[in-house]
Amino acid sequence: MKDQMAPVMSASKSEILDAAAVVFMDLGVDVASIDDIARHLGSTKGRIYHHFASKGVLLSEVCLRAADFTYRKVALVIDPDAAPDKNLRNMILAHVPEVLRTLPYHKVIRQTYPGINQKSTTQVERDLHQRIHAERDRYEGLFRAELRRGMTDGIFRQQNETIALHGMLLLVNAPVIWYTPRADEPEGFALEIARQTADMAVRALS
Amino acid sequence: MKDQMAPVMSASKSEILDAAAVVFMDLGVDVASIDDIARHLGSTKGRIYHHFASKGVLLSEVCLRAADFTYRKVALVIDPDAAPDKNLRNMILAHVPEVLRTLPYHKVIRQTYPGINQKSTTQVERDLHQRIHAERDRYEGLFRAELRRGMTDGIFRQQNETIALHGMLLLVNAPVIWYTPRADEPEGFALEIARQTADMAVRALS
DNA sequence: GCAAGACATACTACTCAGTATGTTGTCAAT
DNA sequence: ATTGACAACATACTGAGTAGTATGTCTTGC
Repeated sequence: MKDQMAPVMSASKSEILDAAAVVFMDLGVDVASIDDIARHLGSTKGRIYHHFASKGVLLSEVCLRAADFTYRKVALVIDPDAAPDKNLRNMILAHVPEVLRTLPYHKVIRQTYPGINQKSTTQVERDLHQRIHAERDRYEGLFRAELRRGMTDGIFRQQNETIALHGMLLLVNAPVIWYTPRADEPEGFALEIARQTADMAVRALS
Repeated sequence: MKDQMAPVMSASKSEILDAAAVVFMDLGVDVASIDDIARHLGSTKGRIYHHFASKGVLLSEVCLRAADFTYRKVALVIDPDAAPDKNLRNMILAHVPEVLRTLPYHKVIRQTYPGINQKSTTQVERDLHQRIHAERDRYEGLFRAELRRGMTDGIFRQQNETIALHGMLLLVNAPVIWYTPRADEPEGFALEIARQTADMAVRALS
């Protein structure tokens, strides 16, 4: 992934992506304008267009960055020798806190999951959409693999894989919908969300 | 609900709502234009504006109709004397086929669940947004009530209600994301989706 | 014959993505 | 010390798309 992008992302580009994620989260990816994002940054859209060829490219880069956040965390905790339910639980315990930590990005992912809607696209954008799709398949593949192993081992019940996988993934990503960080939030609430979500996911499959 | 709306919706208005749901599903609620919907109908936007004061009103009416579809089906199957897990299962068995039958509407619901994004709104639109929110709370309340009864009765495990409820609801609505009707789809697939989803949901809570 | 509803057509004003041009600061070469 | 190139912005501009409105036409019902 890193070898496919510029070796080091500039601080300005990173700042723009963060601002874009927040504004896309607040206004919606289609309603938010480049000017809205520039205002959030306290700059003008000339700055944004210097780093990103189009709004569609900017949105795609936000999505790719979001995918990278969770992939990096989850891939690290998978142990091929561990039982599928244990792996799955650990994956979710890694996934959920990272999602909560980078919530704007994942709210953008949620909006664009069915696809990025544009009435016309450039080849660059189409290529980026394919990369996003590939990243998503790769990430979902981590969960699918554990689900399959679990069904083969008898740890998870035998059932339709598509229904089971997507049901479980939507459950796991539910906090993207309802969670909003609060100043008065109890200590360890993020961990409680992760634990309970992992617990529910494993039970749903068992 | 019905007493709050015109007693009988005209056939033309109903046709417009159906077309709007499909076009909103395909293009996204913000990318789709009133002209897009008119084209889908084989008419012009004059027709649409005759029945709906604005695009925002049209979108809101699509959402309200969607909410009505599932509420009507699910409210009918709730038995106050039944065990919470049985009720929940029956609710999901009623909910899922209706969602699949009216899929465009629910894809629109999914897009607008965090809120309908408009840079400016009329009072009529704000009032409609409040109705939508109230309808959603009322519907979710049906599920919340069974979850609470189940946790009180010990049928469902004691856990954070918000995490449990939203996780379960997202799992139940997962088919909105991945399901697409296919001509070669096996007989009874919709029922299989409903059964497996109900099963997973009850297990997730137990 | 007239009123009203249900459309179609023509028009307006605004927003927006993207582009062209200008400015400034930094850095390297001389 | 100077100069030129270039990156990183800001500003001004353009063209297209869009929501919504005004007006016209046709049909229907009384």
